[in-house]
Amino acid sequence: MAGSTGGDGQAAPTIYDVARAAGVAASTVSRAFARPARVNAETAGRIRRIAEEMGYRTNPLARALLNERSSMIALAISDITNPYCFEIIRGAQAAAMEVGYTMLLADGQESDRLERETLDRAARTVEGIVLASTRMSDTSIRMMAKLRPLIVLNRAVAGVPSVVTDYRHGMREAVEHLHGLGHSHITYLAGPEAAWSDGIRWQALREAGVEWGLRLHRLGPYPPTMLGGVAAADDFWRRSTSAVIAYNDLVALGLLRGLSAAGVRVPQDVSVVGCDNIFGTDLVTPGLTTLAAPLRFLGRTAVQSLLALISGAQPPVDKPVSIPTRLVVRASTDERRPARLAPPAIPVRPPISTPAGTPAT
Amino acid sequence: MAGSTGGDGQAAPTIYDVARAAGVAASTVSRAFARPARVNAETAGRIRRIAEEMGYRTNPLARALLNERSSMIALAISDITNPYCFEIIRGAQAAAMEVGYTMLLADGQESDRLERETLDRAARTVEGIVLASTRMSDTSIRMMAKLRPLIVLNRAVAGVPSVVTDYRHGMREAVEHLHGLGHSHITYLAGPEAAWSDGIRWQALREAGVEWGLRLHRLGPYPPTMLGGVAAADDFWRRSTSAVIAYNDLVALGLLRGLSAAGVRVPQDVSVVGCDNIFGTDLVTPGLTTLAAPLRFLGRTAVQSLLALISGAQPPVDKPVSIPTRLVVRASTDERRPARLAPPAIPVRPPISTPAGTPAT
DNA sequence: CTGAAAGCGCTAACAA
DNA sequence: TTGTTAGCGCTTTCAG
Repeated sequence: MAGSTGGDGQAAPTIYDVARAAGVAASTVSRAFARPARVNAETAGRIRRIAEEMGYRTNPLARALLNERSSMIALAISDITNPYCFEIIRGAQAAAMEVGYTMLLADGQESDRLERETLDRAARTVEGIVLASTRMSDTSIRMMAKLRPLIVLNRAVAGVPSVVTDYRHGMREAVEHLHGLGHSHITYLAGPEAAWSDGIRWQALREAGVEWGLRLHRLGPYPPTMLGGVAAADDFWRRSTSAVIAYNDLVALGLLRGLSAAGVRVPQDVSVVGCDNIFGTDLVTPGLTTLAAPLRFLGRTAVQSLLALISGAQPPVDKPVSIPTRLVVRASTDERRPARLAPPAIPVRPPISTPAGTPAT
Repeated sequence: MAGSTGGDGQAAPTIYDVARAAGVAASTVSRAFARPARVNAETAGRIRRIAEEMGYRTNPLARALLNERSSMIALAISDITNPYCFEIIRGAQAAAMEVGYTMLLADGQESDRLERETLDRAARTVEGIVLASTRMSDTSIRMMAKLRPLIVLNRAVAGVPSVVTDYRHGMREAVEHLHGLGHSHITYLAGPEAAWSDGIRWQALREAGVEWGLRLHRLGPYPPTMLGGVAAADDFWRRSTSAVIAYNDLVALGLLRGLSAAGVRVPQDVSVVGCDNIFGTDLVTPGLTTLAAPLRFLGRTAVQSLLALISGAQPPVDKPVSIPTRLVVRASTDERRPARLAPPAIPVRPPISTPAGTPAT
């Protein structure tokens, strides 16, 4: 048998088919689904039964054409493979599904152009957009926001409602933690300059530094990847402080690898702190102390805000919804050892390998 | 100003607006975009320019209503937070984007019912479906496949075209590797019984065992998560062999953790092999030896097959497209040490802690 | 090469 | 409570 490969069985029944079978008008069928209260209970029941039998499903496209209610939202992500996104996607998806919405995924593949193109195509189809991580400029975002209800995640754009992580408070906690361990100098490994979250983290860090009387250094920017972290290890080598806070966990993970390859021990020689608490941070040895962003909750909150926006709410466009962080302390941070000021005796600095093999403990 | 929060600026221009502005009929505008060859070159140019100026974008919904060509495909995933999925999603998304398709993400959250519901809703909207990891039964899948062009990933369903990983060959390689290290007994930690990939891996493993003269044991099934792996460590304790192959990397990772907590050394006491090569396998210490599935390529291939199917190709429904694996050897496998037969002297087995801050994937 | 008209499946008005 | 009608924005005939 030729295999019923294609998906084209008999045409799907339309609302008219159901109406005919039930001996009512199409609008009645429509009502039976949308506003059962406005239909004779018995009739409604019969219609629903017949529809069920015929395997009728309302065509969302047709509905949307009329209504602008496609029951779809778009989630824009600049790089799907970043573990940072996974939990956000999950949270967003769950929140959307709960209210019968479908999620359309727009991965910009780290390209501003691709991202806008995708979003442009999707914009007409969806009822709203969540920008979860984006390469787009504030201006582009504002234009997008004019087109469709839109929520930005972890970024503040004037005039556009957003949901952000409370890094200010979180960074203070992280610095307090390091201060408590006896560190007096902290190096910050910066992320992409264009990233709003890099700016806010650095700023929060500096404020916290003042508050706790610590000296801050800044290195970078580095790509927000493990490779970026490995490169950072290379630079950090020169002017190392006893504690580092990395732009995000990937960088911190790469840093751990780079330091380990260079024979620097964590936490004995250096304490390392990451950001986000992504998958993998407690897999590595030592486990990474990190400022945990409630990623799933962020995704969920963003979608819920978006849905509110869609149904006409007027969220504050200049006071982002702020979600608290939690400092997850693992083994990568420890008391400052006075001994460390003399760097480990390594005659020739070994080449720092790209993340191929394993970190040699 | 009250903040232009909602996304409702002036209504988007329709094809009629453009037609009027250009002084032609709507059908001409339509043609100017779809079949420029059939329009006077100059007119076509003018129309396109005007359309551009007005910011006209064709409404995909309206087009789809008429055509059934929504330029959307659905990717169904049973659990988005499983790192196994990330690269698949990425590959699929890239392939879709390349040809101007948008991807709709259907996360079933590990529930058969949710998955079908979501898919059911999406089915009408999309041109085709990729089932990347699914809790659905063969029967449900076949029904789905009747409704829409559909490709299954890493699963063989009679009558439905699929793209699978070549575990048969891969497992042979893994066993050969362990055999080469001097292991003579291998324990397989089974995944969910319903999972096609569990069946195929076990079967491939047994065949390879026969071929290389190794004895196989089977433990489980375990949930395909880190927690499952931790639990497996608990059982494995009893009848440990010198080598283990886990259903997937998450289980292997959990196993590493459980063994480490119990004082069993890897690879000195036990060699561990995982499956898939997900993110994190080279983060852990020791690095996990794993049978790498080309996840991104799988996603890409599945989408490409789907697109072919949509355009009327008749792929073989009973011979899945098979993608080769690659054995990634890291530190978790090593020569069998004769000494290990005497288990490490641990008076009281320490409690095996659950992974603390891990996303319970 | 271009225009007019019909209609995809649905729902919101309005009428009965 | 139910039916009738019109039309969402687009494309595809079919005439011109």
